[in-house]
Amino acid sequence: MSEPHRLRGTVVWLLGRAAQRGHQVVQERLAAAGIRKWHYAVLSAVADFGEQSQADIGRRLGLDRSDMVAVLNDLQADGYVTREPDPADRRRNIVTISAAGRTALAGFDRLIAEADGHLLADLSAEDRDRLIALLERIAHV
Amino acid sequence: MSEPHRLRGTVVWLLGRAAQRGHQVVQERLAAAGIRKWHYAVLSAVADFGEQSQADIGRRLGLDRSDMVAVLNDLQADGYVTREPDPADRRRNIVTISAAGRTALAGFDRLIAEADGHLLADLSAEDRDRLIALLERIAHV
DNA sequence: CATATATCAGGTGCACTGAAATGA
DNA sequence: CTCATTTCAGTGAACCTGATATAT
Repeated sequence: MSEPHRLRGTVVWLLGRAAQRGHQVVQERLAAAGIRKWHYAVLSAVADFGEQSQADIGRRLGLDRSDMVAVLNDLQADGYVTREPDPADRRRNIVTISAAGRTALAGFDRLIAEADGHLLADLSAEDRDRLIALLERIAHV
Repeated sequence: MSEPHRLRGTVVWLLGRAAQRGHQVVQERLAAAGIRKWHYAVLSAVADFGEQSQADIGRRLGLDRSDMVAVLNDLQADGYVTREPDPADRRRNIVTISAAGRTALAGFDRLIAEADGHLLADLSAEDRDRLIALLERIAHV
C-alpha cells in the first residue's frame, strides 16, 4: 500500500503529511482542553508581548484579522483575556491576558510539549535540532 | 515582528508553517493548471499503479472515500480518467488514466518540480536529503 | 446474515475576501 | 480625504462522519 513514486519524491507532499500528523497530535490534546491551535498561539502572543492590539497580534502570528475576532471572542468568553479600547487610539483594542489565562496557558504548554515529544519520539536531540534548523529555512521564518 | 518564544520552540508549529508555505507554492501553480493537490495525487496513483478501484486509491493516498468521489468527478469531466464498473466485482469502479490524462500529468509534474525547487531553493542537495529523511520519520510513512 | 464499495448529505476547522462602521 | 482597526458576512479547500443503495 505504498505511495506513487511521484509523491514520494516531492518534499512538499512529505512536508504536508508530516505537518498533518503533527496537527492531529496537537489537536487531539488541545481539544480535550477546549481550545484549538490558534487559541494557543494568540494566548502565547499576548502572554509574551504584553498588551497589544488585535492587529499587532495578527501580524505577528500570520492570523487573519477576521479569524482573530473569533478567536478572541472565545478567549474572552473563557475569561483568558480582556479587550479594552486603547485610550490613545480608540480604533484599537488592547488585549491583555488575565490571571486565569496565565494559569490555563501553563496547562496548554504541557499539552504542547507532550505533543511535540510524541511527534519526535524517534528523533535524537541532534536530529530535532537539525530538523528545526532545516524547517526554519523553508518556513521563511 | 517575531513570534512568541513558545511557538518558536515547538516543532509542530514550525512544521505547520513550513507546510503551509509549501502548500501555497504548490497551490498557486496547480491552480493555474485548473487542478488542486488531490487531483494531482490521485492522477499520480492511477498512472503509477494502473487500473484500480477508488477505494484502493484512497487507501494508498490517505484520501477520504467521500472526497475521492468529488476528485474523480472532476478528473473524469476533464477527460483525464475513465470510470468503469469492474466485471469481476460490480461494486467497484475501475479507474484508468487516459492519454489526455498522461499528457496533463506530465505538465503537472513540471509544476510540482518547480514548486519543490522554489521551496528548497536555499538548501543544498545534502540538506534536502537530510530533510526528507527526517520528515519520513515523522510522517509515520 | 455480515462485509465492502460508491455515493450523497452535512459538519467543522482553517485560510481568505469584501464590505461596513469607526476613528486617526 | 486617506488610511488603519475592528467586526461581520460569506467563500473555498481540506478533513471527517453518518447514512444509503448495491453487490459480495
